[in-house]
Amino acid sequence: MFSKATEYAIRAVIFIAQKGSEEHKLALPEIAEAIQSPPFFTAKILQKLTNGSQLIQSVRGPNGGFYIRPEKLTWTIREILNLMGEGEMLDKCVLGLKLCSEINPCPLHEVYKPIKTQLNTMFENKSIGLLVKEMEAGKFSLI
Amino acid sequence: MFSKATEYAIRAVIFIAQKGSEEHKLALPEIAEAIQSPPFFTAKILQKLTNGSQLIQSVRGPNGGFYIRPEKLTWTIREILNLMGEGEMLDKCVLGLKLCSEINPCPLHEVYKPIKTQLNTMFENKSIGLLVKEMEAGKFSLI
DNA sequence: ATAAAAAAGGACAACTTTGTCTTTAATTAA
DNA sequence: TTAATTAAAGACAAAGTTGTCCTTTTTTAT
Repeated sequence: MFSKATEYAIRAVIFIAQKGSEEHKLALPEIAEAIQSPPFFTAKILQKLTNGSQLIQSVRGPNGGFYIRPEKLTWTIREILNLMGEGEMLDKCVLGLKLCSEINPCPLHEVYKPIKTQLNTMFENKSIGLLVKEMEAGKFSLI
Repeated sequence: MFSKATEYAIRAVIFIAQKGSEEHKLALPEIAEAIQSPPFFTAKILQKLTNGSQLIQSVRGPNGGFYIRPEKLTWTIREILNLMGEGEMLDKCVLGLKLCSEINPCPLHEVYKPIKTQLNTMFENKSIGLLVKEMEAGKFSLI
């Protein structure tokens, strides 16, 4: 459904939100180990999430690393998808038709419509903070 | 959601099923024109659908082209996805976890489960024949 | 038989994705 | 102030995707 990069991004964000803080930043090797992703590749991905939007904070030097500001916990998976450039997947036609719409539907439009709505709802309702809460309540895995 | 190749594959199959027959085979340029796909690339894709499974029939020479045997009209989109090597997307974890399951769920497992079921149902229920019928009843587009 | 028409098959190129490595810059602790 | 630590940035490479073109093979029509 998503690219490897986006999968790693989501998993990394959840892990950083759960285990990191400004007082206890997480270094790259720890993150990559925790979500089972290639470290250098993960570094590139995290840069995408720090640079413009600052969804994630990063600090260089000893005791540096990554963490997420509390106010960013209201952001949702949808925002991560947008930052990774895969947000449009949730608006697109299943068959890739440029003009697919109510008035010019592809053969799958009607069946797919409610499913697409649910996908959108899922990604827009799952905030990072909520996911962290759920992680702490139940036992979910990131590997 | 799917690769370009798979999108073209689904659209081509629907078009061939609707407009072609053993008596009236469809040539590559006509197919590519109808579904707005790159002709040579489409040729490669159709080979995948003729070679092993013979979901599509192909005949060379004058008046040659592509058509679908009536008994193949019971095949579903799921079969096309399988032939294109994207069938596993419908079984996989949204976050790409290898071991995600009921006993080792990713943080999105519970929400995604019913959606995944609906995706599977959609692709397994939409047979090529049914899609052709629907195309003829309503006005759906492939471009 | 021969020529034309069509798909099959292979080679190739541009681009993207995934992944690795090295160097640079920033920060902290001593 | 210096050395160590950490992310940032850039170069690079392998693999996959998308797309094009050329040659070969098969089939049909004349």
